[in-house]
Amino acid sequence: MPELPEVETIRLQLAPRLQGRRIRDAHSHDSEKFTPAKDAIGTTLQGLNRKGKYLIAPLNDGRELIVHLGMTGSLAITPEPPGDPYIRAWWQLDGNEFLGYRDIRRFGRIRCVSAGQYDAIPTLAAQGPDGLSPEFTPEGFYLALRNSHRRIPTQLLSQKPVAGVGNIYGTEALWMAGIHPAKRRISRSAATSLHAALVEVLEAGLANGGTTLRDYRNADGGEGSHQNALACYGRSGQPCLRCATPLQHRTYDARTLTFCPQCQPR
DNA sequence: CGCAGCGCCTGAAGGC
DNA sequence: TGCCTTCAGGCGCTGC
Repeated sequence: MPELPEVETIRLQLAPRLQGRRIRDAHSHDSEKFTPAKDAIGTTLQGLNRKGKYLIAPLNDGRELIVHLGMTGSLAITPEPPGDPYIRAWWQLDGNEFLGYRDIRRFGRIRCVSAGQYDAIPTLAAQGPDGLSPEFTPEGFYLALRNSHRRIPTQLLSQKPVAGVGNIYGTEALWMAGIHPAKRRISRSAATSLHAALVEVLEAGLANGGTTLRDYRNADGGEGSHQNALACYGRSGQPCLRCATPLQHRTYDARTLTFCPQCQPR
């Protein structure tokens, strides 16, 4: 599922190819999640930015085209109109190329809004600093975590203490920092460790081109390789790579969390 | 206002 | 073999 490293991989691939391109036409699935793709017809793409898991393309009329890939979304440029049954939207660009949005489970969404007006996208409006930005600091992270009494993984998934982290990279970072997923409050030093672990795992995921477990593909249709580097996520029952204790998994707040009962004490 | 709970979606995998 | 159930999970929405 596209988290920060996957979305950034796609952004890096698409940004130079979309810069300055005019959107001549667009089509979309009937769902209101995707029909706003057509609101961008006639505009020119002025770049491709990212905030957390959101891709944000500034348009030449003062608006922004915003794409969230959800669980199974992907983007690709093709020389023909994409015909895949899971294409939920596509844009015809000048030069007769097509930007296709494919999303099997339709958990993603597309919006076209005035630049910076994110009231219709509450998670984007309320999200914290991007995990790979200079604004993501240990002290700010610690203070943000102190604002809530929810479990630490749940706070991470809320995108408020940090933007761009999902269950895969969150699980990895908690393992790296030795923090049990049931914890609700952690010390300043533990928050500092978790901050460093998050930055490390997000950078590693990006360097590996993302994590492909099943559906994730980059803009060239290629797979990432970070699934081969996962130490904790998806390894329940297998030995901890630090202490050889079998990893366990439990459901917290409707999310499956894998952890090492030895390295991540309650 | 914070947050718990549910719904959205589909394909894979496991049970019978 | 084939049907049914369960699971995966980011995020929006509702209601307490």
